[in-house]
Amino acid sequence: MNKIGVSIRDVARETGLSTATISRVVNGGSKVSDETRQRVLEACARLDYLPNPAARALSTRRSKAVAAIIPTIEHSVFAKFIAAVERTLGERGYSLIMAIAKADEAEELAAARKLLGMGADALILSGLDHSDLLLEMLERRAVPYVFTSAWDDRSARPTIGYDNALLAERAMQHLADRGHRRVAVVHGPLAESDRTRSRRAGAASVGDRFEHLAFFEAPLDVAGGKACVGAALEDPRDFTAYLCSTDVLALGAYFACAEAGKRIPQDISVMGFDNLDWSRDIVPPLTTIDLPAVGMGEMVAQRIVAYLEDGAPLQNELLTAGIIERGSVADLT
Amino acid sequence: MNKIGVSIRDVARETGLSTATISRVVNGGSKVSDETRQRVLEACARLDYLPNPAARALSTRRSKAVAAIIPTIEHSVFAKFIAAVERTLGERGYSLIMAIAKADEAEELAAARKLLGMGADALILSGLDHSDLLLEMLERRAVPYVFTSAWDDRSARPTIGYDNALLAERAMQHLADRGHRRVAVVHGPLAESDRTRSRRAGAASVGDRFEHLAFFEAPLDVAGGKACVGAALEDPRDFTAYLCSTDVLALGAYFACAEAGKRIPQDISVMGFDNLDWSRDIVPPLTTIDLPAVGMGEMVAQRIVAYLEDGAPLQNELLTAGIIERGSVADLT
DNA sequence: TGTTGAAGTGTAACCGGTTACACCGCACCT
DNA sequence: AGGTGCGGTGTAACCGGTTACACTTCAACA
Repeated sequence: MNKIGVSIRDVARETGLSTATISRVVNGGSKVSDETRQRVLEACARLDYLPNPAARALSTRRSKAVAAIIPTIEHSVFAKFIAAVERTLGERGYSLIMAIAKADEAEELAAARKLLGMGADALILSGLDHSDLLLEMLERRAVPYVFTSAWDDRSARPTIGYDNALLAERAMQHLADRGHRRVAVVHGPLAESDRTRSRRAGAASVGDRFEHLAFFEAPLDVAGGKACVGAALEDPRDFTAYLCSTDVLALGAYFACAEAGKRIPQDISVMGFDNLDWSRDIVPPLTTIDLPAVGMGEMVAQRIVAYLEDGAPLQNELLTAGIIERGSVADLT
Repeated sequence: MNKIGVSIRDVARETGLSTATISRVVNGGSKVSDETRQRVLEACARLDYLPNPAARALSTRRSKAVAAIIPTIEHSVFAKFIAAVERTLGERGYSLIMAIAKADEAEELAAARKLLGMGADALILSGLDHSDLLLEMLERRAVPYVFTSAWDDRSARPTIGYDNALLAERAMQHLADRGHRRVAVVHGPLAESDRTRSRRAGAASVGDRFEHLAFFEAPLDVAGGKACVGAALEDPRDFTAYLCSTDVLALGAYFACAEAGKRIPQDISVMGFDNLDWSRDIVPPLTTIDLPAVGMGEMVAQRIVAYLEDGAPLQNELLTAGIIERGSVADLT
């Protein structure tokens, strides 16, 4: 890797010191006289010495790399999350190794093996549902890990995220409070994500406040949301509001309404989930749930580093999220 | 890293063979009898042996990790690109280490040092403009690298991308051909990106076909595009079309038009650049340029692996992109 | 003066793979 | 019988750091 081949022994030779001393200086170690330290640092700079990470990892049994497996980075919530993780790790001298694995458990397991095989010190996983083989492997190898983007108070495994069910329930209450009695919930593929299932369950839990409560499953992209809502607009139940489990689906809903000539919120109310950048710029501005993607990324990275460096135990952390009221939900009361 | 401490010597002991033989089996090496191979593979599975990557990297001087420095992953072109890189590398047994660095050259240099200090075998950079210190360091260490998302036939450095200037020029010709004579170009911060500068230059090169050709610089997000176009709609030059150097800006333009009560394309034409997912779903569908983000990611990864494995030289590669005509540009002729 | 201890430095084993080279047995040839 | 070649395997050096431990010096103190 260090193609120019400047090794610690070269620095030692250059300064007339031993490799032990160079190592101590480079690692900010103790017990080196200021004068020696100066001499070493100068030599390092002169030779452009960069310690060989493999050698270091081999003897310390630490790679200073953290791995994350996420379902996609093409939705900006995930992108924001992963960007925050990367930045926070970077500030602390760690790197991020990333793998993208769809919800398929086998694929996730393979990704985890690959990342561990790259030397990752810890693993960040999305959601709560993972193959037993994976979890068992992590325990056996004593690899620290956290689940993210979700929350479960019964979980014995370290989880940092938000309560999807509760938030979906709150969103439904928000609609009910404003007089909506016929509501459709549009969500992504249930089979692919425990977070989607939580959101749906949370929404269903307050079903008794509604005359009609329908659930529609759509591909998790703008086209999916558009097609789904476009069809639902014809539904005889005549929904007054659409709760989209993702802002991306809500964007599709806007487009469906535009094509059908329905005005938001006068004719149809739409509510999102994520608070993506454009949600306050769209016309009308989207009422949505402000998921703490960035804060979650920072916290995940920070906690993992704290564990790795100081052994601070990884614990469950519940992040809160609020409804951002904007103009896309009509008050029918 | 391998916390359970199953090393190659354990497998050797278990099978009664030497570490050399184990290594040969694990690396699909030659010269091992089928019977021995079976025995070793079984033992590996039984012990759940995972080779220590640091040790392997130390002796082979290869980490099988490729690093990428990108300005953001929060725009889906980059996200798509990086996802394609990750997938393609993964298929070939390589991992992706990622750093996000804004256009700041110092930040990019620091990121590169960090990634190389993590043992990256190669480096993927965005755009053509990079600090001399960085390039010098790469040459000195003989680190293979490629520039992406741009193209320059005069460049002696391996570049895989598309010709931003030419594409912008084509877009302008497209507008001119449809009778637009008063056009505004909305682009991101010039200081931050050579690609933005290329696009602007390309658009400017056909300025003589227009009565008015104005350039506006906006923050590279939906809010930026919306504010910028919102203001430009008041401009006395009365532009008939807006060329946005990014679909994200075009989305902002749509919202600005919606607020101002201007219809697209009847009152105002809008053209984008990227072909993001939603651009065919938006109402009206967006005429844009189909940037080959995924193809570029695949090619970059593939070429880098080919270089690393077989020494196939990294060369310039020009990718083509076409205009996708949809409904957002009026024909005034 | 001898003892103690702290500061500063060096020696060398070790981390866990890879691989050049040596070696063995055996079939095949002359 | 002796030589040649090859398939299959083992030995051990090596990759480039880290760090326990040993050692030297010198100041402080009894």
